[in-house]
Amino acid sequence: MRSETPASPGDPPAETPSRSFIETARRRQLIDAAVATVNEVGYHRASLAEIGKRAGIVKSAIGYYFSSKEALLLELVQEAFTALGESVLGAVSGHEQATARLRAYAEAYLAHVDAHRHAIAAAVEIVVSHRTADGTPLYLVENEEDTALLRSILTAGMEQGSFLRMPIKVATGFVESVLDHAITVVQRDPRADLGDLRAHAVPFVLRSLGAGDE
Amino acid sequence: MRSETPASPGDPPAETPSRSFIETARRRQLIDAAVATVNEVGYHRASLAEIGKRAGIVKSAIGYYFSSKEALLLELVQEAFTALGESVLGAVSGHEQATARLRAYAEAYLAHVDAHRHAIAAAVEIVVSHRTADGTPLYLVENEEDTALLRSILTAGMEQGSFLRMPIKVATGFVESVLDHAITVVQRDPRADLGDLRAHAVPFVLRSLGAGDE
DNA sequence: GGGGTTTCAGAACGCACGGTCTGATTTTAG
DNA sequence: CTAAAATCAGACCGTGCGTTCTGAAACCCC
Repeated sequence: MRSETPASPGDPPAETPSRSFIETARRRQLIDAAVATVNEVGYHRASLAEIGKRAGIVKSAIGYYFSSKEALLLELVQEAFTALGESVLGAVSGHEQATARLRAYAEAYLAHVDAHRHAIAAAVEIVVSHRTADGTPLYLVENEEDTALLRSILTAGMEQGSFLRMPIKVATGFVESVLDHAITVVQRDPRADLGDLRAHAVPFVLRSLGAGDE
Repeated sequence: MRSETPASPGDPPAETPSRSFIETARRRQLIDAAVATVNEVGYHRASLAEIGKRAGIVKSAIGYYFSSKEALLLELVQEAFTALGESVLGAVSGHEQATARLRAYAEAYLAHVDAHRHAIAAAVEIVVSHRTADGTPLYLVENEEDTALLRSILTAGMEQGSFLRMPIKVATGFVESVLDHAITVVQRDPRADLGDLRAHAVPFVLRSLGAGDE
């Protein structure tokens, strides 16, 4: 029984040819099933049995690939947010000017949410609902670092006069709130059209920061 | 054993003099205890036993005043949002011009969240986490009507040229997102200072809507 | 002060869930 | 082909919860 910790740096695939294959396939399958389950019945009804049903696996077999339900859900969350972060980072890195970087950030963020709405919605549902053993919610623990990029963009923009000066924490929170609204929309209706929202979000936040509209 | 459905239209108070008193006191006590419990341990750890402990009541006695746990939590939610709605409505009704009305709306909203942060945070936690028997979350069901006032302000402002034209749904969602950010802040830290946020929120949304800053 | 009602506390029940155990079946390797 | 390992499925167990049951105080009106 092996689980977790997919691979150490030097990992000869020779001695684990197909088992490693089936294991990664099962993990992928289970994470996808968990996404579907959480989106359909919500976090606190997403039991292992329900997740397994959608993956065509009995719940006891899940323990073979994930050490616990929490490990499965947390991997789902990490995967979804990592992908979002990479999308945004890639889009931003092509620009120098603060306004352009913010525009790229927002557009990439919304595009990613639009394209990966199921994974994002499930991850947010989990982050909001899940509690560790001592009762602390996830969205309270993880908050630094995630906003680092946005914070640096806004700080730079304020220093070079592109944006109005205001407390960085406030500005970051406001911009994030507007962008996160897209997530709320797809949570409410998984088939919602984000076209209008995506078209107006960037001008909206640029105006709010005191930058030129276009 | 009576619970729920406070009163039919013609309900002589003569035959329920002191029992009604103790009953309302207990209900108040239990709702307050539920707020504290949800804020301290989160929704899904807020058991009836835990709520009762904070109210000095055994869980079995709770059923005497609330027909179910769900009824208790839903009354908490309704009470908190009704109070918020009344605060905002009272503040807005004193103004005619759209910009002034929006400013009053936002300031009253944030002031109420600041002053009643515990009740608001608990209500939001419940709305986000609670699922009915068929699995539908609360924040999906209740969405009309709550935004009616804000929508009417924004619509009027756009028609009379105070705000830039954009889809009303998008504009409402954005403004709400910025205001709701205050709730997220107090959820993360119940003792957070909302001063900076309150000071910048109104100019922020007014700029974003294309209205003059001051 | 006694009968009925209201109020409450503790015990007990039923249920759902996560996790584990026990075999059976399949896959892999020599 | 066969033995060992991997994989899987159903049954089982412990826990925590909401709810209900049982009975005992407290209170009220006469």
